[in-house]
Amino acid sequence: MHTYNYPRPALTVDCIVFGLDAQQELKVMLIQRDIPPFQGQWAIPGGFVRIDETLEQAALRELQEETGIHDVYLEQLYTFGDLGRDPRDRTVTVAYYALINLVEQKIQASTDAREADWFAVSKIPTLAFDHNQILQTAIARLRNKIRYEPIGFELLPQNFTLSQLQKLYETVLDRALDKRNFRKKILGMDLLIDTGKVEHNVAHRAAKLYEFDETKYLQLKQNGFNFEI
Amino acid sequence: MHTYNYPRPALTVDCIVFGLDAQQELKVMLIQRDIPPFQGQWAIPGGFVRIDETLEQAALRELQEETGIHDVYLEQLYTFGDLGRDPRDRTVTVAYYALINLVEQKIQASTDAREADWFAVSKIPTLAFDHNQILQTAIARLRNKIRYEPIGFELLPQNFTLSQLQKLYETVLDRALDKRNFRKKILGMDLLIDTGKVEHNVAHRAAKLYEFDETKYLQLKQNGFNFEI
DNA sequence: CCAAAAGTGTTATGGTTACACCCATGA
DNA sequence: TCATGGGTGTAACCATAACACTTTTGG
Repeated sequence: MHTYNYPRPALTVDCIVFGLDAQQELKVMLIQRDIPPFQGQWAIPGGFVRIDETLEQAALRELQEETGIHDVYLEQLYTFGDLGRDPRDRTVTVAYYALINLVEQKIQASTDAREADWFAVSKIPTLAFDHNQILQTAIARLRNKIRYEPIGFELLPQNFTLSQLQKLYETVLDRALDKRNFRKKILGMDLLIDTGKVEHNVAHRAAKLYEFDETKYLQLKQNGFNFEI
Repeated sequence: MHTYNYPRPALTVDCIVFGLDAQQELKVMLIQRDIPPFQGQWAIPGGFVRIDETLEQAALRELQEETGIHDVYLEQLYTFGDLGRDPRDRTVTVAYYALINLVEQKIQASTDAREADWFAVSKIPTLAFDHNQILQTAIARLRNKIRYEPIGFELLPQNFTLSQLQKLYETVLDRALDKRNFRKKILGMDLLIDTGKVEHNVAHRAAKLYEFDETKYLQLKQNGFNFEI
């Protein structure tokens, strides 16, 4: 075992990108493959890990190259290594997921001569490789994690209303939440900064705009505080 | 990108094995390296992934070869791929963790001419590679997961007393639990089968022996039940 | 003035916490 | 008979859940 001359599996990263559109619908970015295998089918963006970059660097690079996305929340999801998942070769992929807000990030929907588009998570087509399985794993993780880590804010613009936040939770958790209880709970954590600003040009009472206080959250977390919806 | 002739990182699996000893102390199995690098230092068991086996198969095979352990609870932990983690070569490792019960599993403490031994999680030496980091990640995962999934039972023999179970939770969570409240909660879930048997040869009132009802748990789980301590 | 969403408190309920004594067994 | 851990119930407290009307704004 001192030397290692056995054939090595290929190693890739794939990155599920979640975003919220203007209607507060949860979407995933997919790209259309322009080469075999699975030519013409939709797939999660990703690519091979280079010998001189970490896994996270590889995921960020692929994201930048294929979609123009940068500065995102990124977290490792799971590593998929079943034998038949890539018909060309034995390929192991380390999957990540990213959360972005579609309002502030300008997405180059189509870079690199590839077609890229956003799909509602409820309307995902059949994807290349085992990407449907990877996506389902990512959705399950997001649903679970958003309940006890304040990652939902990554999907919203820096300033947001309480209704936007509640709608986001309702979308991801797929159930209705009581407005008064939701506000009581989230404001009770004392982690939202009232910016003093309000919405504009809405045909109803203008909502206050809040900002998530990440610094305070990190402090509280160290003292054993648990964020939980 | 159709062909892929770039150099590939080496791919390994490492497997943290947790066990409870007779004194209900949480231990980890480590092996002593007999070859460089890190010769003589302790390390987590693991090895290279073969081209024709899945990641999980590789983890189970290494476990069997290096420690004789089989039939265990095994779960993927995280994939570590930093650049300097293996001085020989660029190596990415998919880490798993296993839970076994030391009473029923006969461990070949030393197979394959290697030294293997159990270490209390509070007394881990400096390990080879980035294995201290991997182990800390595993401990954090175990601590977290044991609270909302009934994985603790994997560390106990099939028949166990409520005190054993409570001690296990106290060990892993590193805090004292109230005896009456613990029993109320765990028995209230109605997931423990009273075997009708009791301890023997103890110098105090003999405790009842229980068994975890996994079938029932899986049913309840499908209906939205959440195990939680 | 109408439509639409923002904003706001109280009560009932259920789960969690705190707490102390008697019981069975082997030595 | 003593030492050791097994086994048991109740009351206070706190968090969650249910629920409806007034306010503000643009059209």
